[in-house]
Amino acid sequence: MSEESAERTAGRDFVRDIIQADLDAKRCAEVVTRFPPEPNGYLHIGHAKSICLNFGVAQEFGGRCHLRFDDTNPAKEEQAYIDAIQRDVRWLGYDWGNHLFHASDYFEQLYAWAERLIQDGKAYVDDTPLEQMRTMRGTLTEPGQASVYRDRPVAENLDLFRRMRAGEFPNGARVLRAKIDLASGNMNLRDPVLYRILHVAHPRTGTAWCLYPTYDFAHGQSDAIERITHSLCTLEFEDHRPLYDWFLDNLPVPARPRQYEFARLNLTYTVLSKRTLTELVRHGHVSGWDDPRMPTLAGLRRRGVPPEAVRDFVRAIGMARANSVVDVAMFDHAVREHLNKVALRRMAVLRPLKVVIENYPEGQSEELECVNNPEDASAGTRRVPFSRELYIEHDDFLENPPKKFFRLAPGREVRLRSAYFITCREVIKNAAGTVVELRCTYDPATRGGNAPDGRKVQATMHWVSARHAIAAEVRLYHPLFTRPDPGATGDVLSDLNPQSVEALSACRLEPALAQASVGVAVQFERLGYFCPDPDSESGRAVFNRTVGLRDAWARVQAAGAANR
RNA sequence: UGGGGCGUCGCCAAGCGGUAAGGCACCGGACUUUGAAUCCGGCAUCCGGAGGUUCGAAUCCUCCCGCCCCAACCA
Repeated sequence: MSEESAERTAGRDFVRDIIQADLDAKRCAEVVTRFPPEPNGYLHIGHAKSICLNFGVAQEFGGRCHLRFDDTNPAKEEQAYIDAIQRDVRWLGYDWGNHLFHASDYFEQLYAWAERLIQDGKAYVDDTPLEQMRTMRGTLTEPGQASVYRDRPVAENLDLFRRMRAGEFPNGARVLRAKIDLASGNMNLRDPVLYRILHVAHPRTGTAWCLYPTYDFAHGQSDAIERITHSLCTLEFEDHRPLYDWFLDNLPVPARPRQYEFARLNLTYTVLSKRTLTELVRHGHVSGWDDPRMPTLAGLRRRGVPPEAVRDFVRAIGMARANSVVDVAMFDHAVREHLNKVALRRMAVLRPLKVVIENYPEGQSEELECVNNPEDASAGTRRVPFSRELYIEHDDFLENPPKKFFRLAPGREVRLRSAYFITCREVIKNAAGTVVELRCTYDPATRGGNAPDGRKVQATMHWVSARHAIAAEVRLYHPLFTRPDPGATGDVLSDLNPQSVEALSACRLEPALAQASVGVAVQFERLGYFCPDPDSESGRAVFNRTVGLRDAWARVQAAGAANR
């Protein structure tokens, strides 16, 4: 493939192809999309796919994207969610300008259109009880039955509908239905409900209404009012498209939007059902919507995932119509790829093992220059204190090292990153036989990490000066679920991972980490990316692991264990 | 058994009649003051299956198989 054609297909998908064709054929003069969340929960990584699509496409084609709250069911919606959603969309990097709308902005117009349908004989008030209406709708293979109210005179329908609005009837007493086709193979066309009575206050319209339009009756017309050209939604709404079109065909709407569907995102080891996520929060299985283990944008943000990585990920998974489950490793890859380029390097010891440098003068210390980011020279350097007593990672020492272990062991010499070569001279254990301290010697000639005589070491390890280190708790996160397909064989909650968070409380960090900003990930060299959590207090830092570094040694060990 | 969709490498995903892109994962190897990053190499004679049309098919036709969605006064 030529470079030019590779360029042309890059970032292309069926949605963009459709839009390009519409533009070329002059079916529309500009591109207007919308992201239409229902404010009944927090946005998650699956929504990010839709947000990036809608806002991304608008940007690419020089159009605009509206943020519209689909707030037609006040029983489930809250102002707190409206606020959180706006915060999260902005965090992801998108701006709706002054195009912030709500389906509730159109309640009066929608109501007028409903009366219009009644007047045209295309809608009727039905008094059939909920249960009965359900059975009368028929089944997938049998047609529905007509309600006895289906042929109510227009005047009676109008009168009843107006009295419904006036609040004369209790919840559920009556609904307004479209008169379409009770025998349709598409259940959505079997006289769908347009309005239901709900004596519930609405976050925006308060008590102005006691009947509310359904999603179907609100969505397409809202699109038309806003002159949306391409209404992009997920596959499960495909069956609703004929109804979407029916309303636009039967109402004097100002524009003719078109709906297109794409496959929603699924991720291994992850649940993206709002119902389940809400349950996790309500029942305290996580600390909140922004728990770093949650796939919500708020959770990812708290974990230290940068918005660029989320956007990169969405670009990488593509846009298609086939149901699929993306390997969460792809997401981790996008996070590492971005953080590798921008994150500052720091040293932190998670499981400290004390090291005393016997030939380093007591009471002395010095500062060593360390590179902040080898991938970015402009990030500069910093000075890190070194002294007689240090901490190294407990995992970096083995008294009886196996063949492929390159790190510290009795008698072995390794490099302390940006500092000196040290050699392990003695191992000190406690009564239980646990290694609690190493006595080492250093070679003063290797300052900075290079031996003048050219001798090599097999490992370079991170370290921290005991006297200068700051104490911290570091939280390591593991998948919230134990199965790649949570809930596949029963209750989702039974697949919850009881060890999804591992808090290490005795961690020691290099002093520069005191300046780290909440939510901004830095790399703890050789370990992964971490960022300060809002739980941090002065004197007690708390860091979250955003994602670990790839770990070839861990894989060698795993392979060894598997062969045994 | 009704209606609507979808099936290309372990996972995503290009491809639109001219002889299977790319990414992730995985496996080698180089390099390395992060066992990271980077770099090089490997990884679908085959596109759910079977027929057919054609000089030529993943792409067109037929039949079959499998998976997903729909029977809320949710979205």
